[in-house]
Amino acid sequence: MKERDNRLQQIRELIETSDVCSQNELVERLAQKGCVVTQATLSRDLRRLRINKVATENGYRYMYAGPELVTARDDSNDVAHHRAPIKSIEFSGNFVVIKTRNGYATGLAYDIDMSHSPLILGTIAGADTVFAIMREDADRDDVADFISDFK
Amino acid sequence: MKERDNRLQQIRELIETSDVCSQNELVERLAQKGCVVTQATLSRDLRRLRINKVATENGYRYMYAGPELVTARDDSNDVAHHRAPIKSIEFSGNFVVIKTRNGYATGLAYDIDMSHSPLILGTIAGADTVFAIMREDADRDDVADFISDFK
DNA sequence: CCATTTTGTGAATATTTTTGCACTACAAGC
DNA sequence: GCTTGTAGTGCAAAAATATTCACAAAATGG
Repeated sequence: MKERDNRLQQIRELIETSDVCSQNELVERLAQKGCVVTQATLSRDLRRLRINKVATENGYRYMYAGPELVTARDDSNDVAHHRAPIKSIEFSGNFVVIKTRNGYATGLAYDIDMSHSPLILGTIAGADTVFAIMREDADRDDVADFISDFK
Repeated sequence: MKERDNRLQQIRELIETSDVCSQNELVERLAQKGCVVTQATLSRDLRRLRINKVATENGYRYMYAGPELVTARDDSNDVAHHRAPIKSIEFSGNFVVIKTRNGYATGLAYDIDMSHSPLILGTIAGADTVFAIMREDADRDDVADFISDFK
């Protein structure tokens, strides 16, 4: 439905550009922008968008916060032992599928991203798997070597 | 105080090892472990620990989630107004790899999904990267233009 | 088309979370 | 020893949020 899509977009913008502290507040702001909606619907919208109320220094605030972000944080917790996180590297089409020890995928994906290698266009990580997309002209052996370096 | 430090530790463990959906539930679990506390105090403890209730696939769950996760790296800190979330758009095979500012990938992916464009079959998002699969007969320039519109 | 299912919504309500207030325990300074 | 100040807490109430129910609009499938 056009109506709701528009509303969700408005919500995203409001969340990004200002500190919203409660759903009622958001209801009012949306109304000012022409989106009339009840708090009940807003609750559902926010759930859809994975926008949650989170604690900050001084109060509460609505922002994106979801499982995938938390995984990233958990990683940084226990980097105690230096066991290699990479378990396997396999290819399929222009995809690289990297299996890691549980919890390390997000961290590895981040490291790969930060290397800005010309071989890799981007990554997405779960708890123990990284999907990386290779550049079309990249060589698999080169990529495998490159990724293996992240011990 | 010794008492509270111990309790906070118990809370962390419970949060990490099991799905806790409400503060009352947590009160009960803590009681089982010997920590007797009211829900009110728990609310304060969770705030202190930056543990929030976040939306997941099927329901809600308590977990670490906070500003530091989203603003962890580079820029998203001092965003004042309307900076475009999209950083780059690249192609490989039938994939589009879209890099965004940290935290915005999920929202963008959602917006792309909701547009129901005939050009895009589906998306998957991490924290700062969206993978979108193009229809086999879609033109790259068309797709690039289409995605660029999501400012 | 029509019947059926799915989806989006508001109103009211249930549930959950936060907070104001009062009280206690403990600490520091006199 | 007193006073004063500061945390930590429970209780109760307020505030905020999620969900149930009912219904309408839209999609789906004959």
